[in-house]
Amino acid sequence: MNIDVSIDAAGPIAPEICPVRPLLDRMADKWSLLVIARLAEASGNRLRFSKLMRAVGGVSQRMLTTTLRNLERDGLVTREVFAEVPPRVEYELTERGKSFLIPVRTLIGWLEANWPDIQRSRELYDQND
Amino acid sequence: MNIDVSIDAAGPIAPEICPVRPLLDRMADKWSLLVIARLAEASGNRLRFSKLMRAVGGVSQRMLTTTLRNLERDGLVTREVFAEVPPRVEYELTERGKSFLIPVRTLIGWLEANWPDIQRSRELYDQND
DNA sequence: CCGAATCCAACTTGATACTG
DNA sequence: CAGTATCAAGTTGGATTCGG
Repeated sequence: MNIDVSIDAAGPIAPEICPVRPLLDRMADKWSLLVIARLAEASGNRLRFSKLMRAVGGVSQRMLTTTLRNLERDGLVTREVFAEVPPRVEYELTERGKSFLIPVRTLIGWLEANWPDIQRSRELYDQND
Repeated sequence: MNIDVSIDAAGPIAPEICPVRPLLDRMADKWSLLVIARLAEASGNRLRFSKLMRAVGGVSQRMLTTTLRNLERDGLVTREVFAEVPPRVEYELTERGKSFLIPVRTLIGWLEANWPDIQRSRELYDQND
């Protein structure tokens, strides 16, 4: 997604909305949030690849790797490789990654409070037209 | 996205994460958040289609329509059609839609605080390997 | 065990043209 | 003005295979 909302000639963009897209791009993919959640639960906020994969459940190797690379790139997790046989790689939530959980939980709180109503709205909307 | 995280045989799913996906599916699309932001700014949290389209900027008729339908379905906006010539349709943020802005702003706050660091992390990551 | 590479299906979005 | 219809293009995610 490369929408440059900051140079919109048709009108000013809400400053507080504009920079949110990059974050959404990170959160919105299929696995990032689940991965962060799993790491947050783990002791030491740390899991090796295979454990993490089973903890997340349903994720392919490809997508887990991709997701972790992106999270690492953003400084939300660290990646540590151990020179062993068989190889072992551990991922750990950084402080930034942990602090990210706070706003996420706020959002989740809103969802939990509103999700039943939203579902009702959807049913109503779908059955009417 | 139809991942049923609640029946993961490999382990329990964090209850606070599980129901968040439907919300992400709404937030994560390209325009929903911008549309909500534009309506929140407008007087009476209300705009007609054409005004909204120019306010958002860069959105096609097709996507704006789709986005608004989805938001309406979730009870975040209302749609009012006026029997006039030329036709006029106005969209207004509901109370639910307005309350949604609160957690979103929390998230945005985190991003604003962390975005510079994240960008630095990315640059570092990209230039190394 | 971890993950890179390849191929492919599905979904999302955009451009364009047309209508009440 | 406010859509709808159709088609093209880009992006994402899953399956599979292979390598260190």
